[in-house]
Amino acid sequence: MSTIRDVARLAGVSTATVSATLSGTAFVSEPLRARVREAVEELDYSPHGVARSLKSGSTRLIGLVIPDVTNPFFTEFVHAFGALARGDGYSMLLGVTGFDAAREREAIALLRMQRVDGIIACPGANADPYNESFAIGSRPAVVLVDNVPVGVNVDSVVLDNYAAAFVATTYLLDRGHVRVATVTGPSVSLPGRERIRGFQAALAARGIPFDPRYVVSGNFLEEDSRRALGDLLSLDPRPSAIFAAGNLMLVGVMRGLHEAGLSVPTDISVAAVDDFPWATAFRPALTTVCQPVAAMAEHAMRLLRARIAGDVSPPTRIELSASLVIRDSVAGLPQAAF
Amino acid sequence: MSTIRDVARLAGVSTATVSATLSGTAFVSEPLRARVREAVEELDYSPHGVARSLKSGSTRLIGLVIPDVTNPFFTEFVHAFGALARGDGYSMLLGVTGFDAAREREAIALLRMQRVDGIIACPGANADPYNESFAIGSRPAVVLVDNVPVGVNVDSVVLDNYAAAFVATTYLLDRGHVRVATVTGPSVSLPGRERIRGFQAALAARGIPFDPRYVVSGNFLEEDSRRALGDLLSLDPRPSAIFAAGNLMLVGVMRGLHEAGLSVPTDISVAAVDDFPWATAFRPALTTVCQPVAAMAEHAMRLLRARIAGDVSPPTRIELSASLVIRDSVAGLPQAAF
DNA sequence: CTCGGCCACCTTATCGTTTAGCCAACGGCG
DNA sequence: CGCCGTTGGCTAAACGATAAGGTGGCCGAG
Repeated sequence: MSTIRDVARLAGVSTATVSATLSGTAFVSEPLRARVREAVEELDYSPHGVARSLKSGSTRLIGLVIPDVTNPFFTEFVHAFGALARGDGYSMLLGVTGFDAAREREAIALLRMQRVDGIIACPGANADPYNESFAIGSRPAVVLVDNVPVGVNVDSVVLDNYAAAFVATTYLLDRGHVRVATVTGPSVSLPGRERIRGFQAALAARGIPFDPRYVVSGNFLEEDSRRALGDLLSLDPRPSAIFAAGNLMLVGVMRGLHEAGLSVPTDISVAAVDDFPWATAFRPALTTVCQPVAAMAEHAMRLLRARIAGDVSPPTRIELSASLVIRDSVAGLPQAAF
Repeated sequence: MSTIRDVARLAGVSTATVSATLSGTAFVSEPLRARVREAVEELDYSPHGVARSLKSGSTRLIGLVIPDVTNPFFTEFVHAFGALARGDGYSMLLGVTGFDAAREREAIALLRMQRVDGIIACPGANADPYNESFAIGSRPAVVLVDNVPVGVNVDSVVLDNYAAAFVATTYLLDRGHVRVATVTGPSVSLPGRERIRGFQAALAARGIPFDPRYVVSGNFLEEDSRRALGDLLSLDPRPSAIFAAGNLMLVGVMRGLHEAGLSVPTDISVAAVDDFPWATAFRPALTTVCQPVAAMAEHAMRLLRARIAGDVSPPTRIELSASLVIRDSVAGLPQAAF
């Protein structure tokens, strides 16, 4: 692999001239520029990014930390954010933590060592990996997305989870359902907490008494949700509608319902927060509340850019609202059901 | 941010001693090691990975280049490969190219500049970005996965696409179907080419004449496939079974069939290569041929490790076989249909 | 005619590590 | 008692690029 000195030698100029030609930071006469370009071509020279980073103090690297790539929400986020990062000339370092605090800590430590310019993190649940070394002025800059542990004081971009759950639940109530149950995520996580809160608030707004047996935890996981659904179905009276507080939990619920021989929406209605690409591939197509993933990525990138540029103003919290996508998984109940 | 010199000063030792303590490359007496550790703790010192890479000549970075994260095959591959890379102490730089040769070239150039230790690439179609600068001895090491453009002479890991298509098609024939059509990918890509070949070979093995009208291109894309399906359905006689040569194309076919009011498998049967997580969520659950994604990732990592370590033996081509997963989207035809 | 300024380029210190090479002290052995 | 190998740590030279500062040559102005 050839260095800038080889190029300089071949072109008969100094390394500074090569550097200036390549980066355009200083004026270089046309003949020299031509010779430099020729030498670069000849040697197939590629600047040593590592050396450049060391000297310049910027790696043009952004770390993206997520719990699970295969979860459609995060897949979509990687997709959206990747495009934005590329557009800004950043490369993306992907860390997958599997909802494990230790791995999260490791990932963060590694990114710190790599001297990435910024980190976008979607915390699993625990605040542990974050509350220590993250503050507004510190490097690398951090923006939290989706889940924000309590006590972590940096920029964040989240869904208005409360409203999302409220809207979904209210839609079920509007269609005449009264016995509405929910499969929720763990309440240590912000979305888990807020979505339960939104669910309960929607019931309360209609004066429907809250029955704790109608709330089971699916841990944001498909398999756990399928199991938890069993408890719900064995209840008497059985719920006529289920609100799933996350996409994977929705899939688990649908699977469990199918196994139980119940058909949607004839026997039981289903709605959820978190849309995903193949919600329309299900039969019936699933009614969900859709997160504005692209907008979340854009806000995250914008906040991060500002921090990287040196902004030290107090943390911003961006809360985006979701939109209800009505499909075919919720049936209307006759008024008699009231 | 504190440097190794700060640590050395605080601990009252030389930088070499700090380095030796941290990396364990040389023996350091217990008292000094303790003082070093203490100083590291005190200063919250994190080694400067960039400087380390510059000096050591290794970045512990692997670039992963894929056309599309949201395609379940690649999502799964990112997931599997990410875990392996992490296990080997590598970080993963993700580049998404959108099947665009120019972006592919850019991604490769960027990774070369970043001086990644190795690259795992899933080429979109074209050989352009690869055939130039990639050869066995060159850096970074490269392993191609999924699609291998002709004329590129490096290690590769691919599915036995021919056999996969053959198996899926033969399954349809076994169930009594004769008018079997296919929605294929572009034949510039290896999987596209080979899967058509396998499809045709399966027909030929049964002495069924090949009708070119029964082959339409879905470009590996959902939307294109949905449209292409229209041509197939307007044929007379209409095919009784469809072989989709990729997961997204399968989804497009299912969507198109649903829109046309055709029910699967009663009116028409469907099989495909490329399994995906929610193939079981469809009604009916989809019969597919499943790629051994985890094994592919393992082989790719193994080959790459060897090349990084300096192996210069001739390129290896690993071809893994797929397995038929029988679900509910294929109906048996009465013998009368023969 | 001379001098200052600017243009176009070169020289060189620097980023933070690693590591080869060096040195002092110490102990064993002839 | 002197020699030498070993042990444990230090000094300093890279790694490859950037950019601050330096240097001729040339031109215009006084």
